[in-house]
Amino acid sequence: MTKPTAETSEINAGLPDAEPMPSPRDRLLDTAARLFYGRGINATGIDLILAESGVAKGTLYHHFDGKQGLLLAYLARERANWESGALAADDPGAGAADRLNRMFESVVDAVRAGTFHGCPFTNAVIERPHDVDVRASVDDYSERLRRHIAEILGAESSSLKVQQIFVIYNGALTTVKLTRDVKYLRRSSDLAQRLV
Amino acid sequence: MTKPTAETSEINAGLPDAEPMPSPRDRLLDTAARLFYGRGINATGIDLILAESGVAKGTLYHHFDGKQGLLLAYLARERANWESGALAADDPGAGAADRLNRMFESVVDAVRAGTFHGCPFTNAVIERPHDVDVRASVDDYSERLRRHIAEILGAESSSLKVQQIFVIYNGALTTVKLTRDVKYLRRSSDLAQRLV
DNA sequence: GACACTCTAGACAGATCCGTCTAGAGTTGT
DNA sequence: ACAACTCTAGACGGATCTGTCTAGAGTGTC
Repeated sequence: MTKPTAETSEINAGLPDAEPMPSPRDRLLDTAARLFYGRGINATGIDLILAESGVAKGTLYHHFDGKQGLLLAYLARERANWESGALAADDPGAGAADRLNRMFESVVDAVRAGTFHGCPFTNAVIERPHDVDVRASVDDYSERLRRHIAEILGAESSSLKVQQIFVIYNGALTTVKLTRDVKYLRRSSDLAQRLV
Repeated sequence: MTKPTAETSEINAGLPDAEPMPSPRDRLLDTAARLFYGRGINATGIDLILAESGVAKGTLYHHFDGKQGLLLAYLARERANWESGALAADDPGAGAADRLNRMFESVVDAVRAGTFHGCPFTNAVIERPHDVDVRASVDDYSERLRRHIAEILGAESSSLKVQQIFVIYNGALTTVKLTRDVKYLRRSSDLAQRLV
Protein backbone atom coordinates (compact mmCIF):
# COMPACT_ATOMS: atom_id res chain seq x y z
CA MET A 1 0.00 0.00 0.00
CA THR A 2 2.69 2.48 0.97
CA LYS A 3 6.16 2.99 -0.41
CA PRO A 4 8.53 3.84 2.42
CA THR A 5 11.49 4.85 0.30
CA ALA A 6 9.37 6.61 -2.28
CA GLU A 7 7.74 9.02 0.19
CA THR A 8 10.26 11.72 -0.35
CA SER A 9 9.98 11.68 -4.11
CA GLU A 10 6.20 11.65 -3.88
CA ILE A 11 5.89 14.50 -1.46
CA ASN A 12 8.62 16.53 -3.09
CA ALA A 13 7.43 15.83 -6.61
CA GLY A 14 8.64 18.64 -8.82
CA LEU A 15 10.64 20.36 -6.14
CA PRO A 16 14.12 19.34 -7.07
CA ASP A 17 16.28 18.21 -4.23
CA ALA A 18 14.19 19.27 -1.25
CA GLU A 19 15.88 17.72 1.74
CA PRO A 20 15.22 13.99 1.94
CA MET A 21 13.05 12.77 4.77
CA PRO A 22 15.04 11.30 7.63
CA SER A 23 14.74 7.62 8.39
CA PRO A 24 11.76 6.46 10.44
CA ARG A 25 14.07 5.84 13.34
CA ASP A 26 15.40 9.39 13.25
CA ARG A 27 11.94 10.84 12.87
CA LEU A 28 10.87 8.90 15.94
CA LEU A 29 13.79 10.21 17.96
CA ASP A 30 13.32 13.77 16.74
CA THR A 31 9.64 13.77 17.54
CA ALA A 32 10.08 12.03 20.87
CA ALA A 33 12.75 14.54 21.85
CA ARG A 34 10.55 17.47 20.93
CA LEU A 35 7.52 16.14 22.78
CA PHE A 36 9.26 14.65 25.81
CA TYR A 37 11.18 17.86 26.29
CA GLY A 38 8.39 20.30 25.47
CA ARG A 39 5.36 18.60 26.99
CA GLY A 40 6.85 16.23 29.53
CA ILE A 41 7.59 12.53 29.41
CA ASN A 42 4.60 11.17 31.27
CA ALA A 43 2.26 13.57 29.50
CA THR A 44 3.36 12.35 26.07
CA GLY A 45 1.78 9.16 24.77
CA ILE A 46 3.30 6.85 22.21
CA ASP A 47 0.37 7.40 19.87
CA LEU A 48 1.08 11.11 19.73
CA ILE A 49 4.72 10.51 18.88
CA LEU A 50 3.66 8.10 16.15
CA ALA A 51 1.08 10.47 14.72
CA GLU A 52 3.44 13.46 14.66
CA SER A 53 6.36 11.52 13.27
CA GLY A 54 4.24 9.69 10.72
CA VAL A 55 5.76 6.37 11.68
CA ALA A 56 3.89 3.10 12.17
CA LYS A 57 3.63 1.57 15.60
CA GLY A 58 5.41 -1.61 14.63
CA THR A 59 8.42 0.40 13.52
CA LEU A 60 8.79 1.93 16.94
CA TYR A 61 8.89 -1.49 18.56
CA HIS A 62 11.28 -2.66 15.89
CA HIS A 63 13.87 0.00 16.69
CA PHE A 64 13.27 0.64 20.37
CA ASP A 65 12.19 -1.23 23.45
CA GLY A 66 8.87 0.58 23.70
CA LYS A 67 8.41 3.96 25.28
CA GLN A 68 11.09 3.28 27.86
CA GLY A 69 13.63 2.48 25.16
CA LEU A 70 12.68 5.61 23.29
CA LEU A 71 13.11 7.63 26.47
CA LEU A 72 16.57 6.24 27.13
CA ALA A 73 17.61 6.77 23.51
CA TYR A 74 16.36 10.35 23.78
CA LEU A 75 18.41 10.94 26.90
CA ALA A 76 21.49 9.35 25.35
CA ARG A 77 21.18 11.54 22.30
CA GLU A 78 20.52 14.60 24.45
CA ARG A 79 23.74 13.91 26.29
CA ALA A 80 25.64 13.55 23.04
CA ASN A 81 24.09 16.73 21.69
CA TRP A 82 24.97 18.61 24.83
CA GLU A 83 28.54 17.40 24.67
CA SER A 84 29.11 18.25 21.03
CA GLY A 85 27.32 21.56 21.52
CA ALA A 86 29.50 22.42 24.46
CA LEU A 87 32.53 21.43 22.46
CA ALA A 88 31.47 23.54 19.49
CA ALA A 89 30.70 26.60 21.60
CA ASP A 90 33.86 26.24 23.61
CA ASP A 91 37.12 27.92 22.71
CA PRO A 92 39.88 26.10 24.57
CA GLY A 93 42.23 28.96 23.82
CA ALA A 94 40.16 31.52 25.68
CA GLY A 95 40.32 32.26 29.38
CA ALA A 96 38.35 30.32 31.93
CA ALA A 97 35.94 33.19 32.59
CA ASP A 98 35.13 33.56 28.92
CA ARG A 99 34.67 29.85 28.49
CA LEU A 100 32.31 29.70 31.44
CA ASN A 101 30.41 32.65 30.10
CA ARG A 102 29.83 30.85 26.83
CA MET A 103 28.19 27.98 28.66
CA PHE A 104 25.57 30.34 29.99
CA GLU A 105 25.32 32.26 26.75
CA SER A 106 24.34 29.08 24.91
CA VAL A 107 21.36 28.82 27.23
CA VAL A 108 20.45 32.43 26.50
CA ASP A 109 20.32 31.54 22.82
CA ALA A 110 18.05 28.58 23.49
CA VAL A 111 15.70 30.71 25.57
CA ARG A 112 15.52 33.37 22.91
CA ALA A 113 14.87 30.71 20.28
CA GLY A 114 12.00 29.45 22.42
CA THR A 115 13.51 25.98 22.59
CA PHE A 116 14.53 26.00 26.22
CA HIS A 117 12.43 23.92 28.59
CA GLY A 118 14.85 23.29 31.42
CA CYS A 119 17.53 20.66 31.80
CA PRO A 120 16.35 17.46 30.11
CA PHE A 121 18.04 15.34 32.75
CA THR A 122 16.57 17.22 35.66
CA ASN A 123 13.20 16.93 33.99
CA ALA A 124 13.64 13.20 33.48
CA VAL A 125 14.69 12.50 37.04
CA ILE A 126 11.71 14.45 38.31
CA GLU A 127 9.27 12.65 36.08
CA ARG A 128 10.81 9.22 36.68
CA PRO A 129 12.20 9.41 40.20
CA HIS A 130 12.45 5.64 40.69
CA ASP A 131 13.70 4.66 37.25
CA VAL A 132 17.21 3.21 37.59
CA ASP A 133 18.00 3.49 33.88
CA VAL A 134 17.05 7.15 33.83
CA ARG A 135 19.12 7.58 36.96
CA ALA A 136 22.15 6.03 35.26
CA SER A 137 21.76 8.34 32.28
CA VAL A 138 21.46 11.34 34.58
CA ASP A 139 24.52 10.33 36.58
CA ASP A 140 26.47 9.97 33.37
CA TYR A 141 25.53 13.45 32.21
CA SER A 142 26.10 14.90 35.64
CA GLU A 143 29.64 13.59 35.81
CA ARG A 144 30.49 14.73 32.31
CA LEU A 145 29.23 18.21 33.09
CA ARG A 146 31.48 18.38 36.14
CA ARG A 147 34.39 17.15 34.09
CA HIS A 148 33.73 19.78 31.46
CA ILE A 149 33.72 22.49 34.12
CA ALA A 150 36.86 21.03 35.64
CA GLU A 151 38.60 21.08 32.28
CA ILE A 152 37.71 24.74 31.83
CA LEU A 153 39.02 25.62 35.27
CA GLY A 154 42.02 23.39 34.99
CA ALA A 155 41.00 21.88 38.29
CA GLU A 156 40.05 18.50 39.69
CA SER A 157 36.52 17.38 38.93
CA SER A 158 35.92 17.03 42.66
CA SER A 159 37.35 20.41 43.58
CA LEU A 160 35.36 22.96 45.49
CA LYS A 161 35.15 25.46 42.67
CA VAL A 162 33.89 22.87 40.22
CA GLN A 163 31.20 21.82 42.63
CA GLN A 164 30.12 25.39 43.16
CA ILE A 165 29.96 26.21 39.47
CA PHE A 166 28.07 22.97 38.98
CA VAL A 167 25.52 24.25 41.47
CA ILE A 168 25.38 27.64 39.79
CA TYR A 169 24.84 26.12 36.37
CA ASN A 170 22.04 23.87 37.62
CA GLY A 171 20.59 26.82 39.46
CA ALA A 172 20.67 28.95 36.34
CA LEU A 173 18.75 26.38 34.29
CA THR A 174 16.21 25.75 37.04
CA THR A 175 15.70 29.42 37.79
CA VAL A 176 15.10 30.26 34.15
CA LYS A 177 12.64 27.38 33.92
CA LEU A 178 10.96 28.63 37.08
CA THR A 179 10.79 32.31 36.21
CA ARG A 180 11.21 32.44 32.42
CA ASP A 181 13.47 35.40 33.03
CA VAL A 182 16.74 35.35 31.09
CA LYS A 183 18.41 37.84 33.38
CA TYR A 184 19.23 35.08 35.84
CA LEU A 185 21.60 33.63 33.27
CA ARG A 186 23.65 36.82 33.35
CA ARG A 187 23.61 36.82 37.12
CA SER A 188 24.70 33.21 37.16
CA SER A 189 27.41 33.81 34.63
CA ASP A 190 28.78 36.72 36.63
CA LEU A 191 28.67 34.65 39.78
CA ALA A 192 30.51 31.78 38.14
CA GLN A 193 33.14 34.02 36.62
CA ARG A 194 33.78 35.58 39.97
CA LEU A 195 34.95 32.18 41.23
CA VAL A 196 37.71 32.04 38.65
CA MET B 1 -23.02 0.82 55.96
CA THR B 2 -20.06 2.78 57.34
CA LYS B 3 -19.81 5.13 60.27
CA PRO B 4 -17.55 8.03 59.36
CA THR B 5 -17.34 9.64 62.75
CA ALA B 6 -17.09 6.33 64.57
CA GLU B 7 -14.01 5.12 62.69
CA THR B 8 -11.58 6.40 65.25
CA SER B 9 -13.30 4.82 68.19
CA GLU B 10 -13.58 1.55 66.33
CA ILE B 11 -10.00 1.38 65.22
CA ASN B 12 -8.64 2.65 68.50
CA ALA B 13 -10.96 0.53 70.63
CA GLY B 14 -9.29 0.04 73.99
CA LEU B 15 -6.39 2.34 73.26
CA PRO B 16 -7.34 5.44 75.17
CA ASP B 17 -6.87 8.67 73.37
CA ALA B 18 -4.80 7.57 70.36
CA GLU B 19 -4.73 10.57 68.09
CA PRO B 20 -8.02 11.10 66.29
CA MET B 21 -8.06 10.50 62.56
CA PRO B 22 -7.86 13.71 60.55
CA SER B 23 -10.83 14.76 58.47
CA PRO B 24 -11.29 13.17 55.06
CA ARG B 25 -10.29 16.44 53.48
CA ASP B 26 -7.02 16.55 55.40
CA ARG B 27 -6.30 12.92 54.71
CA LEU B 28 -6.76 13.61 51.03
CA LEU B 29 -4.37 16.52 51.10
CA ASP B 30 -1.80 14.65 53.18
CA THR B 31 -1.86 11.65 50.89
CA ALA B 32 -1.88 13.71 47.72
CA ALA B 33 1.09 15.71 48.99
CA ARG B 34 3.04 12.57 49.82
CA LEU B 35 2.32 10.90 46.49
CA PHE B 36 2.54 13.95 44.22
CA TYR B 37 5.83 14.88 45.82
CA GLY B 38 7.30 11.41 46.14
CA ARG B 39 6.12 9.73 42.93
CA GLY B 40 5.31 12.64 40.68
CA ILE B 41 2.06 14.33 39.76
CA ASN B 42 1.33 12.70 36.44
CA ALA B 43 2.43 9.31 37.72
CA THR B 44 -0.07 9.45 40.59
CA GLY B 45 -3.66 8.51 39.85
CA ILE B 46 -6.67 9.63 41.79
CA ASP B 47 -7.56 6.06 42.64
CA LEU B 48 -4.23 5.56 44.39
CA ILE B 49 -4.76 8.68 46.46
CA LEU B 50 -8.22 7.50 47.38
CA ALA B 51 -7.04 4.00 48.29
CA GLU B 52 -4.15 5.22 50.44
CA SER B 53 -6.16 7.91 52.18
CA GLY B 54 -9.17 5.66 52.68
CA VAL B 55 -11.51 8.30 51.36
CA ALA B 56 -14.40 7.76 48.96
CA LYS B 57 -14.26 9.19 45.48
CA GLY B 58 -17.33 11.33 45.95
CA THR B 59 -15.69 13.04 48.91
CA LEU B 60 -12.76 14.12 46.79
CA TYR B 61 -15.05 15.78 44.30
CA HIS B 62 -17.02 17.30 47.13
CA HIS B 63 -13.99 19.13 48.57
CA PHE B 64 -11.86 19.71 45.51
CA ASP B 65 -12.27 20.36 41.83
CA GLY B 66 -10.94 16.97 40.81
CA LYS B 67 -7.29 16.13 40.50
CA GLN B 68 -6.44 19.62 39.31
CA GLY B 69 -8.05 21.16 42.39
CA LEU B 70 -6.20 18.75 44.60
CA LEU B 71 -2.94 19.65 42.90
CA LEU B 72 -3.50 23.38 43.38
CA ALA B 73 -4.50 22.87 47.02
CA TYR B 74 -1.36 20.81 47.51
CA LEU B 75 0.81 23.56 46.04
CA ALA B 76 -0.92 26.22 48.11
CA ARG B 77 -0.36 24.22 51.28
CA GLU B 78 3.22 23.52 50.29
CA ARG B 79 3.82 27.21 49.94
CA ALA B 80 2.28 27.88 53.34
CA ASN B 81 4.33 25.09 54.89
CA TRP B 82 7.49 26.42 53.36
CA GLU B 83 6.76 29.91 54.63
CA SER B 84 5.98 28.88 58.18
CA GLY B 85 8.92 26.49 58.16
CA ALA B 86 11.26 29.19 56.98
CA LEU B 87 9.86 31.50 59.63
CA ALA B 88 10.31 28.90 62.35
CA ALA B 89 13.87 28.05 61.36
CA ASP B 90 14.81 31.67 60.97
CA ASP B 91 16.30 33.78 63.73
CA PRO B 92 15.83 37.43 62.78
CA GLY B 93 18.32 38.38 65.48
CA ALA B 94 21.18 36.45 63.91
CA GLY B 95 23.49 37.66 61.17
CA ALA B 96 22.63 37.38 57.50
CA ALA B 97 25.21 34.64 56.92
CA ASP B 98 23.82 32.52 59.72
CA ARG B 99 20.29 33.04 58.57
CA LEU B 100 21.17 32.04 55.03
CA ASN B 101 22.97 28.99 56.33
CA ARG B 102 19.86 27.85 58.14
CA MET B 103 17.92 27.89 54.91
CA PHE B 104 20.29 25.33 53.47
CA GLU B 105 20.55 23.42 56.72
CA SER B 106 16.79 22.83 56.69
CA VAL B 107 17.22 21.07 53.38
CA VAL B 108 19.99 18.94 54.84
CA ASP B 109 17.56 17.80 57.51
CA ALA B 110 14.97 16.87 54.91
CA VAL B 111 17.49 14.89 52.90
CA ARG B 112 18.66 13.01 55.97
CA ALA B 113 15.06 12.31 56.91
CA GLY B 114 14.53 10.88 53.45
CA THR B 115 11.71 13.29 52.77
CA PHE B 116 13.44 15.45 50.20
CA HIS B 117 12.40 15.02 46.59
CA GLY B 118 13.38 18.36 45.11
CA CYS B 119 11.51 21.64 45.04
CA PRO B 120 7.78 20.94 44.80
CA PHE B 121 7.27 23.98 42.60
CA THR B 122 10.05 23.15 40.21
CA ASN B 123 8.66 19.64 40.01
CA ALA B 124 5.17 20.95 39.32
CA VAL B 125 6.24 23.34 36.59
CA ILE B 126 8.19 20.56 34.92
CA GLU B 127 5.30 18.12 35.05
CA ARG B 128 2.71 20.71 34.02
CA PRO B 129 4.59 23.13 31.79
CA HIS B 130 1.49 24.62 30.18
CA ASP B 131 -0.76 24.82 33.23
CA VAL B 132 -1.48 28.48 33.98
CA ASP B 133 -2.77 27.82 37.49
CA VAL B 134 0.34 25.88 38.39
CA ARG B 135 2.35 28.69 36.86
CA ALA B 136 0.59 31.24 39.07
CA SER B 137 1.28 29.19 42.17
CA VAL B 138 4.92 28.85 41.20
CA ASP B 139 5.26 32.56 40.54
CA ASP B 140 3.76 33.27 43.93
CA TYR B 141 6.24 31.01 45.69
CA SER B 142 9.10 32.30 43.62
CA GLU B 143 8.44 35.90 44.59
CA ARG B 144 8.01 35.09 48.26
CA LEU B 145 11.29 33.23 48.26
CA ARG B 146 13.06 36.23 46.79
CA ARG B 147 11.41 38.49 49.35
CA HIS B 148 12.52 36.20 52.15
CA ILE B 149 16.09 36.31 50.91
CA ALA B 150 15.84 40.08 50.52
CA GLU B 151 14.62 40.43 54.10
CA ILE B 152 17.57 38.41 55.37
CA LEU B 153 20.01 40.51 53.39
CA GLY B 154 18.26 43.74 54.17
CA ALA B 155 18.25 44.44 50.46
CA GLU B 156 15.76 45.08 47.70
CA SER B 157 14.01 41.99 46.38
CA SER B 158 15.27 42.88 42.92
CA SER B 159 18.85 43.49 43.97
CA LEU B 160 21.71 41.65 42.40
CA LYS B 161 22.68 39.74 45.51
CA VAL B 162 19.15 38.51 46.09
CA GLN B 163 18.96 37.28 42.53
CA GLN B 164 22.23 35.45 42.86
CA ILE B 165 21.32 33.77 46.12
CA PHE B 166 17.99 32.87 44.56
CA VAL B 167 19.94 31.09 41.83
CA ILE B 168 22.20 29.39 44.35
CA TYR B 169 19.26 28.16 46.39
CA ASN B 170 17.48 26.77 43.35
CA GLY B 171 20.74 25.25 42.22
CA ALA B 172 21.27 23.61 45.58
CA LEU B 173 17.86 21.93 45.53
CA THR B 174 18.20 20.81 41.91
CA THR B 175 21.74 19.56 42.36
CA VAL B 176 20.81 17.50 45.39
CA LYS B 177 17.87 16.08 43.49
CA LEU B 178 20.16 15.33 40.57
CA THR B 179 23.04 13.80 42.52
CA ARG B 180 21.54 12.80 45.87
CA ASP B 181 24.70 14.16 47.40
CA VAL B 182 24.21 16.39 50.43
CA LYS B 183 27.62 17.97 50.14
CA TYR B 184 26.34 20.36 47.51
CA LEU B 185 24.19 21.99 50.17
CA ARG B 186 27.31 22.92 52.12
CA ARG B 187 28.97 24.20 48.98
CA SER B 188 25.90 26.23 48.18
CA SER B 189 25.64 27.59 51.67
CA ASP B 190 29.28 28.66 51.63
CA LEU B 191 28.82 30.27 48.26
CA ALA B 192 25.75 32.17 49.42
CA GLN B 193 27.40 33.34 52.62
CA ARG B 194 30.33 34.63 50.67
CA LEU B 195 28.00 37.09 48.96
CA VAL B 196 27.05 38.68 52.27
C1' DG C 1 -40.23 13.93 61.76
C1' DA C 2 -38.27 16.37 57.83
C1' DC C 3 -34.37 18.16 55.90
C1' DA C 4 -29.56 19.28 54.77
C1' DC C 5 -25.04 17.91 54.98
C1' DT C 6 -20.99 14.81 54.87
C1' DC C 7 -19.44 10.67 54.05
C1' DT C 8 -18.84 5.52 52.10
C1' DA C 9 -18.96 2.12 48.49
C1' DG C 10 -18.74 1.10 44.13
C1' DA C 11 -20.67 0.91 39.39
C1' DC C 12 -20.19 3.17 35.17
C1' DA C 13 -18.82 5.62 30.80
C1' DG C 14 -15.43 7.47 27.91
C1' DA C 15 -10.92 8.37 27.04
C1' DT C 16 -6.27 7.16 26.75
C1' DC C 17 -2.52 4.39 27.51
C1' DC C 18 0.99 0.64 26.11
C1' DG C 19 2.18 -3.32 23.78
C1' DT C 20 1.13 -7.25 20.54
C1' DC C 21 -0.42 -8.82 16.48
C1' DT C 22 -1.72 -9.63 11.51
C1' DA C 23 -1.62 -8.53 6.58
C1' DG C 24 0.74 -6.81 3.14
C1' DA C 25 3.98 -3.48 0.34
C1' DG C 26 8.52 -2.37 -1.01
C1' DT C 27 13.53 -3.15 -1.02
C1' DT C 28 17.77 -5.74 -0.88
C1' DG C 29 20.70 -9.74 -1.22
C1' DT C 30 21.58 -14.39 -2.85
C1' DA D 1 12.83 -16.68 -7.73
C1' DC D 2 13.14 -16.69 -3.00
C1' DA D 3 14.24 -15.15 1.60
C1' DA D 4 15.22 -11.60 4.84
C1' DC D 5 14.47 -7.21 6.20
C1' DT D 6 12.07 -2.71 6.90
C1' DC D 7 8.19 -0.44 6.85
C1' DT D 8 2.83 0.91 6.85
C1' DA D 9 -1.82 0.54 8.54
C1' DG D 10 -4.62 -0.50 11.87
C1' DA D 11 -7.16 -3.83 14.83
C1' DC D 12 -7.07 -5.59 19.32
C1' DG D 13 -6.83 -6.55 24.42
C1' DG D 14 -6.07 -5.24 28.80
C1' DA D 15 -4.91 -1.89 31.84
C1' DT D 16 -5.50 2.57 33.73
C1' DC D 17 -7.20 7.13 34.03
C1' DT D 18 -10.68 10.93 35.29
C1' DG D 19 -15.09 12.23 36.37
C1' DT D 20 -20.17 11.28 37.17
C1' DC D 21 -23.56 8.88 39.25
C1' DT D 22 -26.64 6.20 42.46
C1' DA D 23 -27.85 4.21 46.95
C1' DG D 24 -27.59 4.57 51.48
C1' DA D 25 -25.51 5.48 56.41
C1' DG D 26 -24.58 8.71 59.99
C1' DT D 27 -24.96 13.44 62.05
C1' DG D 28 -26.88 17.76 63.08
C1' DT D 29 -30.51 21.33 62.67
C1' DC D 30 -35.02 23.17 62.42
